[in-house]
Amino acid sequence: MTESESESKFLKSYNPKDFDSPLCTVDMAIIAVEAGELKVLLVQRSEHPHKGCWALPGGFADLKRDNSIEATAHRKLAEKTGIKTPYLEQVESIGNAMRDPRGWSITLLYFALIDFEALSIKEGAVTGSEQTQWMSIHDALKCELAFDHALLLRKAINRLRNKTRYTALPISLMPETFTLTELQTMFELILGTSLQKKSFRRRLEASGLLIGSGDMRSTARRPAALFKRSDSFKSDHVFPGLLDVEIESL
Amino acid sequence: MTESESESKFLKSYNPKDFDSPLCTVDMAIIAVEAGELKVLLVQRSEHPHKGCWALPGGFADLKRDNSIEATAHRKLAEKTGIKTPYLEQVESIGNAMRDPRGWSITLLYFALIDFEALSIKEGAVTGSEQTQWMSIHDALKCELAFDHALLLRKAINRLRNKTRYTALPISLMPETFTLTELQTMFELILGTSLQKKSFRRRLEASGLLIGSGDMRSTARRPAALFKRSDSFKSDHVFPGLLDVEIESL
DNA sequence: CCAATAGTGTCTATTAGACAGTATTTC
DNA sequence: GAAATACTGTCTAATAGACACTATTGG
Repeated sequence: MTESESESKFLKSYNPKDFDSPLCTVDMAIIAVEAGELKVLLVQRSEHPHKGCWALPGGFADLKRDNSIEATAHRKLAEKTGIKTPYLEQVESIGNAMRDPRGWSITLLYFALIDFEALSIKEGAVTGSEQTQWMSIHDALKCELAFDHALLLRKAINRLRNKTRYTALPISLMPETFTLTELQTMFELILGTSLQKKSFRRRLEASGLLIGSGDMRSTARRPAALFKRSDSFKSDHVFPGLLDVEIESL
Repeated sequence: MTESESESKFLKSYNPKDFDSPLCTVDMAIIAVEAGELKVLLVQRSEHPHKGCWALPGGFADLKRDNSIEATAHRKLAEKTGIKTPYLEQVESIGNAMRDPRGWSITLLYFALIDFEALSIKEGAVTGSEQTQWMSIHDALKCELAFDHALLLRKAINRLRNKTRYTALPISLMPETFTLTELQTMFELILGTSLQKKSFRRRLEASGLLIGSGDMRSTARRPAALFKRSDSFKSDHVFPGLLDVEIESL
């Protein structure tokens, strides 16, 4: 018997269910800004365990439909928000015997940043019999989420905050066009501090990530130039230096 | 029936094996420096699939013995190297339908940095009937590792290189005491470039991570001061600025 | 003209790069 | 003293912080 015959014979008799395997899920911290607050999308669990509790959206990978875990994450996101091209990043995987009463369980945590205005499914939507809600990060961390989802949410927010110090990531939370002041306000909201206007504008100018749209936002006072993402835009662009900001770790 | 009775009834009738679940493994890129080269610990697979191929050490979590995936990673590391307190960091999780011929599979990738001299199990050890080997990173990336392990190794090395630009991580690869020149050589080995001696010493001095051991290394020429980790040492200390170095992404 | 917001000029502080210069050892 | 390696002095370059200043709008 050749090696390859031996291998295919082995594979034929192999049944993954013969082994103890952890439960394996994908969970998502889907983040947007609405009404001047950082919010996260929560789902009310319609099944045990933790029935009735608010939780991060997520669930088991559908091995028949999803070719990869990113595909699972994209599918979940599209189901909940209708958005197909978000900023999506894997944060971390947490696995242990205690986090789920059904037994040893692993979750792959992703976070997604979306422009709230681009949502096709908004407030209070009911998807597949599950109630969903946008809750402020602050409230969500206090409100006893299901499983260890408070921990997961903290990990996602910490990642967002850290990356906001040296990347252009928050631009993913902005609409098509926006003013520099609006963008700075978004950075400040995430970091929880105020930033120097000059420094902020300098680094964006130097990055070449944005380009003037030609239009102005006319308000009660002096109008501000509107910008949009340039051709070379990448949301994980790394600026040359760090923003010098304390981050309170959640 | 109360909610909690309802939940415990649900849990009693719940069987994880009723659901399709991916195979779930932990894989480790265990890295050390020997003979002036970055090396990775490889294991020759004694079973199908990819029998006979070199692979990153790893395997299924033992749900009975391991309380968490970090525990699994630590256990695997101790089994292969005898080392209990390495630098250990989760890199990423990769999951898809193609990476393992047995079916949909997820791996949680860790990387560990160890001081080669501290190894209790060295060259050519046979652990549990498996042959192991320290191979240079360069060779390992060329030699057709099992599964997608070449990809995993690239991800681990890229992470190590990136972090070497702004953290003190390579110190985890050093013995108890060492000279600054030896440490700089370690950084240069990882980054694949030479560094400015003055800049290098300045940032270490300012960090307070190291403290003179009092001894000197006596060589053929002027002796060099020996340093050791100070009380405030943390291997993931972040320096204030980046080393200005191109990194060729593997 | 005033209030308010948009946007700029410019000085300082910090930190890395460059590289030449000094120090200490063995032979 | 020569060779080699350890270590330092110091100038430049890049980039963020601070903050006052000018510009442009509506009323």
